[in-house]
Amino acid sequence: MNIIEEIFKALFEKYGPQYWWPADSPFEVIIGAILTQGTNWNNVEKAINNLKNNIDLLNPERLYYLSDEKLEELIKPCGFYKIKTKRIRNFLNFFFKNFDGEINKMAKTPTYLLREKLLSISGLGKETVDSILLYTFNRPVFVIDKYTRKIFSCLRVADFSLSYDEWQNLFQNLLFPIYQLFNEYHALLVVHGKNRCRFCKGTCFIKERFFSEKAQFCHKGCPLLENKSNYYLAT
DNA sequence: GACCAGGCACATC
DNA sequence: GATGTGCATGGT
Repeated sequence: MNIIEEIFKALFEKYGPQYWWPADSPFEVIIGAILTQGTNWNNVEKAINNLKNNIDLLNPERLYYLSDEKLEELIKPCGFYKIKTKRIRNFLNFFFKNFDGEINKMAKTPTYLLREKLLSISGLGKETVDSILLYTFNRPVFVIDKYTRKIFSCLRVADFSLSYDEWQNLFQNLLFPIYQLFNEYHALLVVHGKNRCRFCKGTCFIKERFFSEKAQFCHKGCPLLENKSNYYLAT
């Protein structure tokens, strides 16, 4: 096992299976992925509940025909609500134009092509698109988020400031491309990341277990090494 | 009251 | 290509 696999094993043993994504339908995953951009999940849940409690608006048709004003009002609790309304609208327009608003039709598109198409929608960046590919369509695409970078740069596995693609290649080159593995791994990183300050202030169990080091940083942003050769996996 | 949260597009250098 | 900024609410 390589270090990336070892760390997965450690996280899984500590936190157990996460059963992600926390949503009742593939469509809800997509809307949730947009709503969670730069936002605490607790706030996203409030917005999602607002949508669900209003004649089940987490339905492609009903959301498509909802006014922007009403959508803004309902998703307000999760912040950035005007720009997120635009982004959801951009996605819905794409979704109905290309796939008649049907997830099953969209699911027939090959991964690479679907990724390109989704990335062409204004407001959907790499993390959002990869979350959709992995958690809506079960494609083995590794999602890179801030937690991933913070945790692995803290562990001195790689430099926080590497590009999205470099981070993604690191994981995709060192893991078997099995969507269940990618699903669980990303979920575990988020769970660990949310607990991270508590763990890393005093001790980080991953760090102690694999690197025989006490974690003396984190909390406010993991200091980075000046010399990249000090990373375990420099890319 | 300060800081942060599962980003992204756009402006500027 | 790197860096800075606006977008906004709610929890700690």
